[in-house]
Amino acid sequence: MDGVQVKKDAKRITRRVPDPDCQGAGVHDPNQVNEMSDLLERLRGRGWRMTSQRRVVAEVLDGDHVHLTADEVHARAARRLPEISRATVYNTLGELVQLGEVMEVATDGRAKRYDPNAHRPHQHLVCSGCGSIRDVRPAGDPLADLPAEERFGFRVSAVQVTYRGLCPDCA
Amino acid sequence: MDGVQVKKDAKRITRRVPDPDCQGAGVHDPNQVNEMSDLLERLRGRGWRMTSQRRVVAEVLDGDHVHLTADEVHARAARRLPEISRATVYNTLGELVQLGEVMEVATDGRAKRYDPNAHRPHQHLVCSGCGSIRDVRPAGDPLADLPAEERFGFRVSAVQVTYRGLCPDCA
DNA sequence: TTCTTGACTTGGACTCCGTCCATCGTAGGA
DNA sequence: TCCTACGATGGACGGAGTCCAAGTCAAGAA
Repeated sequence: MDGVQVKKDAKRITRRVPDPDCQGAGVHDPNQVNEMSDLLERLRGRGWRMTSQRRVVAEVLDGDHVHLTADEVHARAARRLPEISRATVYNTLGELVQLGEVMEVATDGRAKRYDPNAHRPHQHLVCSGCGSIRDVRPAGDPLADLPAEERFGFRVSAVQVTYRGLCPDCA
Repeated sequence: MDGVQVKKDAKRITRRVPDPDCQGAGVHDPNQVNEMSDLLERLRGRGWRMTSQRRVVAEVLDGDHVHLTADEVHARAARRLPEISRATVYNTLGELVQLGEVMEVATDGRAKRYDPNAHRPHQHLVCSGCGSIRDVRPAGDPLADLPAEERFGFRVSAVQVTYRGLCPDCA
């Protein structure tokens, strides 16, 4: 039973370690730093208790055109905060989605992806080959394209458009 | 080890039993019967070996505005062919999708849904409350809404539009 | 009608994704 | 500094889907 105690002792490492390949998360870009602190400020303003885990998850997600799965977020977060748990990542992602700071993207693959670009309306372009995702902004308003007689009494509030094709690398 | 033999003996029941509540699958509608035999003919024409399992899966899916999960397809198929396995249902659905006879619909829920209305281009309207799905036909062509400069070199071949809202019952 | 054979079916093991829960730790206010 | 409610943890759990070896059968040939 001593093993259990050892495990418990090892459990609460909340000191952050430097991320070995922290690229693309955007924290080195001065604009991104501002956006990042904006996000953290907004979260704090909404009564979020600012723990190291939540900060790391928010930082991992922050950046342009990043569409990570929950597992990828967990892996990246764990580079900086090795003891962070999967459950915490799922909880935090769920909260960020509820707060409207992050969008859930259901592509055809099995895992949902999380898109931090939630404040600008946009749609997605998915490569059928490699699964990569780009944010795109189609002309026109797809919601307006649905005439009343095609709504069947539904109160329609949102529309999600996913374009599919092959990216330049896969084509 | 006798149990194993008994199980094996019971395994190959391929005689169909009447479906206790076979409504909505459309086989009682004369037009549907025609569509159904059309579908079976097409499949046979494509070299499909016509097994009772495949026939039952195709029949279950056939019908207007039916959007079942794989498990629901399995449950309905099992009413007529009690020994049909989950793996066979998944295989058959996958083949029907590959042949273009059925569309996969990824809603927000975890399970994919299967839409036999694959020959007429349409989009989907999903109720955020109960998860029900309707086929709809928006005006305009959403593919044409994506300008070249927003395609990032992708060879775009398809677009999937999902409208979300509350159905009359949930609103 | 019988035989042959390769495509199909089966059940169970397995993986992946996500949720739940009891327990423990700690951020932030008093 | 102390308290405590909120948050983190890991492990169990469940749903969805895939894989595989072994057994079965549809359909063509004789």
